[in-house]
Amino acid sequence: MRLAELSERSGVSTATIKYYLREGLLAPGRQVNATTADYDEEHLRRLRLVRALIQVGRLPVATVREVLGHVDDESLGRTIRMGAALWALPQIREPDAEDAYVRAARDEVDQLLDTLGWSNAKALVTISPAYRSLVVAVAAFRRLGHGWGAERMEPYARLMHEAAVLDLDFVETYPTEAERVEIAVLGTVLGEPMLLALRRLAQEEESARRYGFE
Amino acid sequence: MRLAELSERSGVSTATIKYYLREGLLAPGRQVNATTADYDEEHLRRLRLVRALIQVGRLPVATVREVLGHVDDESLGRTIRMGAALWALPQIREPDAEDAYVRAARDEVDQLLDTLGWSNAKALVTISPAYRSLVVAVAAFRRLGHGWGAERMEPYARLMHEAAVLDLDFVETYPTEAERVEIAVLGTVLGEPMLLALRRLAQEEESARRYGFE
DNA sequence: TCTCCTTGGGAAGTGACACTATCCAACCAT
DNA sequence: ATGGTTGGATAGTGTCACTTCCCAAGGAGA
Repeated sequence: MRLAELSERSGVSTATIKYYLREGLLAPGRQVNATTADYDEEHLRRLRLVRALIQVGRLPVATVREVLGHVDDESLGRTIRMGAALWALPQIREPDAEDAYVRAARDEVDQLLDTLGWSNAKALVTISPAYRSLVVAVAAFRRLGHGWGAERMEPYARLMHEAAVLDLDFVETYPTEAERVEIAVLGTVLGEPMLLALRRLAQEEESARRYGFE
Repeated sequence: MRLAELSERSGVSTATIKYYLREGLLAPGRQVNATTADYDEEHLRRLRLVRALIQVGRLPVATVREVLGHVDDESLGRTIRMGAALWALPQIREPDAEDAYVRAARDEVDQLLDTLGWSNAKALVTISPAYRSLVVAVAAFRRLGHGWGAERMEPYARLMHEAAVLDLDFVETYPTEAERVEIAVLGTVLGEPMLLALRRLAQEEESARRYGFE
């Protein structure tokens, strides 16, 4: 199909598709002649994935390029490939300086991991972006002087572990490694707004149960 | 304290504080004379809250202004005040058009709410931003052709309901309404990156348990 | 008193980002 | 042959969160 048809079937303007092509988010089509390029179903699929990551997942274009690079990299082993793709996803920005709150938060999070028995996660402490994000979040709570420390996070951590088990069970239903990496990225990126929306809906439900609509 | 001291104690530059004052995120200090204004501990507290919402919670400045307006509005009743503050928080953008995927997703979500027995949430369906966010997320999954529909969300929804119960239990530990609204906003905004970081850590932990570090 | 530094305030500029409008030459249908 | 369409490149747009610059008014030391 030509660019115009790709645009029509995906709902993305031709100008934006051209922009994605330039940015390397989409492989160029097969060049038929100087003014015609041919795109196939795989291009359409990839374009929809890019759109979902950018619009629903709010990923910056540069991040999408990096993530897709890992997803496509067949030279990597299973764990490395998935880890690279997931670790490229955006997290909270690093703390500006190593202030007292951040150091204290790090200790709290370490203790939480011990309590939970997450020994594998502890081994990744120095490199995992998720660990650093958690430290930043705990430090932010502490800075505001509220009692929202790591000790209160333990039940939440157990809930999220249950979620992670569901995530991985689903990923395992896909046969090939490429599909698994892609679905893991999708599940993480699109699953996040879904989880947060479910949480807010659940808050509204529970709040109405306790206090009615007064 | 003067602007310079407020800046030093909060770690926010004077230029940025002046910007927040202009934007109405921070009440002006008590004007001592033409070149001096006096700020108190409450200003410092509010400034730290604004910073946390913007930097950790990634809220746009305009949204922070709106949310704080609701937090401060003593004329509203309990439920309305908290609802207004939480509903002002950013969600996924609205779908451009009412395409087939969105309509199908709406049906799926409605059915999910029935299955869960969330009758109160169903009553809010027409106005709750969380409901619309959920519909957008489901539609995005369906558009990509993966089997991630609402039926697979039920266990996640139950987990998030448990989280919501924890949230509300904690909010109830605060005595005044103003504090409760503020902690609800904080718990929602700062709790989201925390939950997501915990989920990713849990995924890493579970993945290492299943497959090791190969 | 006279200088010199600091202060609060406002206007304008910056840099990042995701597009989007405009051109242009090559093609294709009539 | 001719008028509209295509792909490709370049430059511009709008938004946003700051940040820089400038000014006049204080205040403090000589």
